[in-house]
Order: sequence, then structure tokens, then C-alpha cells
Amino acid sequence: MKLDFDKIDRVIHERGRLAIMTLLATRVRWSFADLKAELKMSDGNLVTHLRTLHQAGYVATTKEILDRPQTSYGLTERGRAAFAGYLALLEQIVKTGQG
Amino acid sequence: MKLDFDKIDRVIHERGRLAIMTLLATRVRWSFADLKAELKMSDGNLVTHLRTLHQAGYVATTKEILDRPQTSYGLTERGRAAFAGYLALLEQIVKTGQG
DNA sequence: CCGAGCACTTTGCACCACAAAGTGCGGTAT
DNA sequence: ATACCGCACTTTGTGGTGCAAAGTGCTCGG
Repeated sequence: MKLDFDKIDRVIHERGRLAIMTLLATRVRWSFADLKAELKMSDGNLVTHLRTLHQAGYVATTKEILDRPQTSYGLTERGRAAFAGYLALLEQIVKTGQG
Repeated sequence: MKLDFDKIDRVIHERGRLAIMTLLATRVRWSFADLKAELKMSDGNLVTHLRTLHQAGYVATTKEILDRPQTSYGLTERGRAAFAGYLALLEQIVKTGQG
């Protein structure tokens, strides 16, 4: 098998954003506060990563006002597809590395 | 399962070095020229990554002079262990992301 | 001696992760 | 009404680093 490392999505393949994408993949929607609590990231950093993901078209943002203003985030179709592609590559790497 | 993204080894988790580590894992030794040809990296860049990996104790360097001077590279025990740990984390991410 | 190739080092640029501090807005308490 | 607090940002600053390009020394072949 031929691994093409150029195909690694730089947007996803960064520690912080990889963490975000992985979390987002497990649940339909996440509030900003929950993400922050789970990731133990500074909010500035978290927002920046979310914006990067948003600009790449991977993440959708929903703003609502319940009793408190609350923004929630989820993967777009495109984001899901990109993440699936990324995971497939990881799998190949794991297989190659262990085989 | 609880994923700890802080455990991601920054030395390994970079595109170029991840490629190098993956290649090194598949064969006992690689010549510099072979790595360069396979990775399509500039030699300066490749050397820098190899040095980083070397300083982390993950890669051993062997210099020999056959007809031409030739340097070859291989994983150390520590490198192999670190890479295995990294791959295990990748596996968890893949599982979490797909589950 | 000259040119080529290997294995570097050095330099420089540009990007980016990350933290810290500041902003605005709405709700809540006093 | 005002003061305060938390949420969701933006801005700023710094350090680190990937990467390319150019330069270095070394050895061999012609």
C-alpha cells in the first residue's frame, strides 16, 4: 500500500482541532461551554480553532438564546466527510506502522 | 473511553515526521537518499526532521562509507515504543470518531 | 583538477498555536 | 438604576516551527 502523507488534512491534523473534531463526531451538538470544559483549552484558543474549522466548512455554528446566550457547534456534512477521510488515512498509517 | 489529547506526542504528530516514522517502522534501515526519494522532501527539511527525531531519542543514525558515504537511519527501541504509543492513540481516535 | 552527488548547515520567511487581556452583551442580584 | 458576572468572542503578542533555498565540506569519478 502506498501512503500519501500529502493528503493529510492540515486543518484537522492539528492537536487542538483534532480533539475538537473527535468530540464533535461523537455528538450532534456541543455547547461552547461543554467543549471548553472537556478540552481544557483557553476560550480564545478554542474560538480560534472553531473559526478555522468553520472557515474550512467543517463546522456549523448555531446561536440561540435560552435563559443564557448559548452557541452550539456541530459537524457539517463536509466536515463529517473530511474527518472520515482523515480517519481512513490514520487507519492506514496504523496498519502500516504495525504491520 | 476517555481520550487524552495532551498525550499526543508533538514530535511524532507532525506531518513530515509522522511520514518518516511510518517509513522507518516498516524497514530496519533506510538510507538518506531512499527517504528523500520516498518522501519528496527537500533534503534540508528532511535532515532537520531527522535531527529532531534523533534528539528525542527516537532515531539512530549510522554512518558508513561504502563506495559513497551513506548514512542510514532506523528506529531506536524508544522510538518504536513511542510510535506504538502514538499509534494506539490514533486507533482510539479512529474508534471514537467512527463509533 | 573539475564537476557531481551526498549529507548536511544556515538563513530567512511565513505561518500558527497558544495565552492573556480586553470587548460587548444580556441576565441577575442589590 | 447600577453594578456585577458569565458567555462568547476579538485582539494582541510571543515563541516555535515547518519549509524552501542557498551555501558548505567531503569524497569519488573522470
